[in-house]
Amino acid sequence: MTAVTIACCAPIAREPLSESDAAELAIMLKAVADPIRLRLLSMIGSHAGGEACVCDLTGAFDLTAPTISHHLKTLRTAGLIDGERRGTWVYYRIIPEAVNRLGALFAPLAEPATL
Amino acid sequence: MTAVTIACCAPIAREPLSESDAAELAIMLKAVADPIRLRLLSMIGSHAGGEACVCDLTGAFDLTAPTISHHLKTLRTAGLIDGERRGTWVYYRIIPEAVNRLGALFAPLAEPATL
DNA sequence: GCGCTACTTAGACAAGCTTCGAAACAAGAG
DNA sequence: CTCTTGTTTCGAAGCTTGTCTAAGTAGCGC
Repeated sequence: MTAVTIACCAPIAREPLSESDAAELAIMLKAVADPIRLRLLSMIGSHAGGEACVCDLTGAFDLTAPTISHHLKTLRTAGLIDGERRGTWVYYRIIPEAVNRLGALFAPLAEPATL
Repeated sequence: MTAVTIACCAPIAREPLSESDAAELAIMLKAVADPIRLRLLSMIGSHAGGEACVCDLTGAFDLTAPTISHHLKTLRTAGLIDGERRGTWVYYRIIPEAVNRLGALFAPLAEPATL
């Protein structure tokens, strides 16, 4: 992603998305379009050191460990988080570029001083 | 939403999302987590005047009118777009606050000098 | 009124997603 | 090696979603 965000509007409101871009972005959006995964992402991102081990995550939900693992895999497959094993535990961290890309899609929509 | 975005990180990476916030945001995200709806949103937002009539939208897809209408309703129900009938045609426009909210969730993620 | 066009709603079906339990797998401690 | 902790994979039940056809509503022109 070397695209520079110019000024006016969110990319989504500047020109029509191509079919392939839309498909690619939808995959990422689908990954975060779930309350559990949204909270998982938030917990990982806000955890001390920017990373969290699965054991920290599992306790916050009324879900079984395999289910949490499945959601984490969904986020990982979408390229939003990355996992690393250190000893017994697996630590996950956010991939900022991916999250930024989603933000950039919608974010710089209007309402600077000039509007 | 009177929350002021402070500085450091995206909201999602600053503190864990509450269960209710996550549920609410997931509804909006689900609405955009679809290639068709993403393109519809983009086409509406980038159309001249900031609004597009359904007749402009339908032709761009290999889908029947009811299906397009269904997707538009999903976006409208999620609070992302608003529709208005003028004569024979129905015009849709983006609701900037809603789109901005999604952007603010992810956008200001780190990578300033101090991190 | 009548027909025509633009759009929405209703109902039905296939496909996919979420969740679970059980079992298999990996890494470290004794 | 065996035990424990933690993670992943597999298979199945239940629910949600995307799409269609058919029918309904709203405005325009004859």
